[in-house]
Amino acid sequence: MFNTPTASPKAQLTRSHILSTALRVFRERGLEASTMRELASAAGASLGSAYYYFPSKEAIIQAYYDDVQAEHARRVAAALVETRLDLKDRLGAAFHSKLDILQGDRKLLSALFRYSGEPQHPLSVLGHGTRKNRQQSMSVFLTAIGDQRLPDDIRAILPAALWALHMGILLYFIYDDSPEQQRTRRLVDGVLTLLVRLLALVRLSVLKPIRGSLLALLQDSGLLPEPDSPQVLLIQESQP
Amino acid sequence: MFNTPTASPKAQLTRSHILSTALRVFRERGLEASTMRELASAAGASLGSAYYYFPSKEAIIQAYYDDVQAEHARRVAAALVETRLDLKDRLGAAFHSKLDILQGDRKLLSALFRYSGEPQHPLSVLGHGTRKNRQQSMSVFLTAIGDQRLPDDIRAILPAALWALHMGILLYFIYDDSPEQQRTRRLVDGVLTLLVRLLALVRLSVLKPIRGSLLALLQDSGLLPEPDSPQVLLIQESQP
DNA sequence: TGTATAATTTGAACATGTTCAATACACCCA
DNA sequence: TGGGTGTATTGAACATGTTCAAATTATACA
Repeated sequence: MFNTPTASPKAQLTRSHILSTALRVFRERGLEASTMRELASAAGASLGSAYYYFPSKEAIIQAYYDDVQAEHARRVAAALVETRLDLKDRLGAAFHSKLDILQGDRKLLSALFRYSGEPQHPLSVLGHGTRKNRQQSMSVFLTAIGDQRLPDDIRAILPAALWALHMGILLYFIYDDSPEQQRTRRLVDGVLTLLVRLLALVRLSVLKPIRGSLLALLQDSGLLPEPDSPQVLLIQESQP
Repeated sequence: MFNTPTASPKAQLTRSHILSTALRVFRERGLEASTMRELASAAGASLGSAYYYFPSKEAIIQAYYDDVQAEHARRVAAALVETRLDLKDRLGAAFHSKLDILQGDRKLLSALFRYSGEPQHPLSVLGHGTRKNRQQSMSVFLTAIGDQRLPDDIRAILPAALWALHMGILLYFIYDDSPEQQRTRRLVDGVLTLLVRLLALVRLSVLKPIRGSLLALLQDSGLLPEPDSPQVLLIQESQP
């Protein structure tokens, strides 16, 4: 809204100032404990002004998450300039860099899941309003997959599967009270090791028919984004 | 609180009257649109009285979900008296009966996912406060598995895996706008067909080592309930 | 420069979930 | 029957997210 190039530089500045102080307050006091009035006055703005730049309190957190995503894309791209990495390391870079970014902000993360059960809500992680985010996130994973030699059906499934896996990992991360969330790190490594082994096995002829059925099932269910065009995510309309 | 046998019969009655009228209002007007004041007066009670029986608005929905769970257990038990059903049919009964119960109430379902990202919240689907619910739900799936011949590691994983799958299906169900959510029904059938085929293949020697790693990983991550004793769910404390 | 139009800022007002102290009621027992 | 104890009920008061009409400030253009 005000982070687009069309907005005045001043407005962009105000917006980002409100955003950054809000994040500081959130980190200090927690999400619930920080009131919109506090956020506004901490930024030296009025309540109404805060609402001029952000349609809701949750929207502030969503804006934070947009930034996280951009930073994630940057970091993964940076990690992938090293071309000698194998698939596991590339995926590891994708997962771990996300966790690195979010490390101190697990509280902020909780808000992301709040509307996951509400299809109509603009901030639902699975809804229309966040489609762009999912696409971007999947394209990061696609980048990590790179030109790895993989069967076509696996290739079709993998980005969405990795995105779903990554959401699950984030949930685990939120609930992980081990020191510095080392447990989540180990889980990521374990899952990826397993995944890579599975991808090697998946070429076996005994597994071929299952693979086919799986792809068909996911496609029929609309759980895969469309092949090339702007990816549509999660439950697509039934065919007319 | 007041549905325990220790509460006076009158209190239990009042509580269940408030609950049932609240559900009617929720169904008519939606969750957000129904205010606590409306719910109370629709039940002929005062606002304070509603709060005497339910600690929060969400708690009313949670109470509904408790009832759903009890009904689910009943229906699955009833379906399983027919002993000639194979695994797929038994699991199908478990999944479909759940959907049958929830068919008209997808709006109510959304609330269940609202706190999934908040470990401390009593109503988090993944948190401490709902552990009992998860245990019950898993034991329903365990019942459906029955004495099916299965490797031990698979047996250890399956209830939790089915619970997780079922949560995913519920999400799909909420987002499914096909007529009468037929799409979700097809997804269930497809997934179960695939699962049963996979369970047959899993005995192959090529897959054995992967199976072992998977079990170890899930155990290390605390994602499996403990073997027999009162099941602890999702991320358990790290070992001392 | 002066004015019109748009962008931004403001805080009062509102809606609603929740709390709580005060009150009424019911039941038990001497 | 009367009184006492715990149960149940009440609605006013509160906190906070959100809305909005009005006021202010910036920008564009003649």
